[in-house]
Amino acid sequence: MINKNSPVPIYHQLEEYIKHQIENGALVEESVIPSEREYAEMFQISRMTVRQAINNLVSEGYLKRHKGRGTFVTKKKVEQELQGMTSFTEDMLSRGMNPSSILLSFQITIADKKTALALRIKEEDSVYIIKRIRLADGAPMALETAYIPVKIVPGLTEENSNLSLYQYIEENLALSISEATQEIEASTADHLDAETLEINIGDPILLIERISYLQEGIPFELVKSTFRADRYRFIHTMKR
Amino acid sequence: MINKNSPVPIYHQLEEYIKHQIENGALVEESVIPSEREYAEMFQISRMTVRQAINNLVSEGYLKRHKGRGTFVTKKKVEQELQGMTSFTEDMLSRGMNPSSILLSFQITIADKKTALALRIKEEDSVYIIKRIRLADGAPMALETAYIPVKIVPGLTEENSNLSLYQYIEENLALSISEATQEIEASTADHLDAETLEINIGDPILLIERISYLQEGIPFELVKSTFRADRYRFIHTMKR
DNA sequence: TTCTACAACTGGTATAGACAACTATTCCAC
DNA sequence: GTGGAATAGTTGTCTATACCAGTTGTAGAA
Repeated sequence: MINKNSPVPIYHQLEEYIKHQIENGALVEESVIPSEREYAEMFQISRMTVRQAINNLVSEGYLKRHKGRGTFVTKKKVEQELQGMTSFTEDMLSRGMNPSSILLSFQITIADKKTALALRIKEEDSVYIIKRIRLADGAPMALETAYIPVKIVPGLTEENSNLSLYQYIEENLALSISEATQEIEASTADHLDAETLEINIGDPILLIERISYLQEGIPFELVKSTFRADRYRFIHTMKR
Repeated sequence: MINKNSPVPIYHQLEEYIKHQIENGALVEESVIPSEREYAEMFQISRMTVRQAINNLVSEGYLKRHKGRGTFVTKKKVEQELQGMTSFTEDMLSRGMNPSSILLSFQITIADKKTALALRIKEEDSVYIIKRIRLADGAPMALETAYIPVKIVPGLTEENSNLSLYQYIEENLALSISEATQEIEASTADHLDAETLEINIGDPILLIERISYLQEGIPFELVKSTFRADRYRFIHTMKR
């Protein structure tokens, strides 16, 4: 399980090992994991190295320490779902609704000035522009336009664009998403909004503009959405 | 500077010491701090202990490590302002606007069913109900109604309610605020909204409902706000 | 039977030292 | 000048050890 000659640090190998154990169910939620001294003995490594691995998992929220009692597997990942709520699909699922979407257009074009600025790319760089109607339980919920730099997410096609972009990025490109900013404003429906969302002109709508960033602070997606105000309210928790 | 006989752990003393150095300007933004070995020598402590202090400061965002180069002071603390953005005053200040408010009414009444539920109090418990017009640079920005349980924040009067409620709670009651949830939706102005916000009936407005919680998870404030959509957009950052 | 003291566990703090990996600079050979 | 090696500095990883401080179960005393 642990390879001391690997260039991958031992503490990191142990982190992955424990994570897998949690995901496999070998380590059960809310229950104690082996003590630091046991891990040290088990893999013939120093206790301090074990502590380094466990420290990282604690700060990632997988484990929780209790002096004198032991280290325990954290119970829920509800928090992490909140973070994942940046995607329409996950948002709807967490509300108990069934999400789907209709692809309106998929194109690759040169970024306009404003988009280039938001995505921190050059104006001559190309971007995917993906337009969709987002449905919840079969009823139109939002009109969405996504702008993604081709340079950062190559190989996106009309087919795979329908899957989870976030999953694609994390699994296929080995990048990970760290942060997103959102700007939310109210407006009223124009002719196009009214038609696609099946509401009347002048009805209230919620405009949400989201920019998502990779761990290095690089923007990889700009999404502009128009939500039906009668069906959608934005919910949000702030900590600290 | 470091007291080895103190019950306070050395690494924590060092953390505080370095934090103060940063706040005092003794350690300048973007520049290197003394190396781990220098700190160890300086205070006659082990390098691992220094590393523990620095690790904590790194994860708190004060410092940033660079292998082979040194450890550097992080440049901005803009993030921390985001957390304080739960109050209208701080929100406006952070946007570079000058906030003020007009008190419309201040009363103490029995909570209605819905409010009692949100604040997790009994229906017969009394609450302050404070209505205000919120102005930015002298122009109406929002209509706000706050509901606060008397039991939790006793001694609130028409006079001191105009000061920062958050500051009052943290300083006078020695409680601290840990979390807030917000629900945001779009609507259109009715007669009352139009009059107080100086807009037309049917104009888009942003409805924000916020519940703030103390560290123990006890709700202490419910605020319902109606914002002019032409002047206000809600901005928000999600991490991880 | 009930209580107390202790023993045996847990994680928390701290030390001293070793070597690896990375960065910047200096100096030398070409 | 350019390229490369040597060097000295940095953080990163890892070990082995020690003692402190909470928690829990239990053996023994009352």
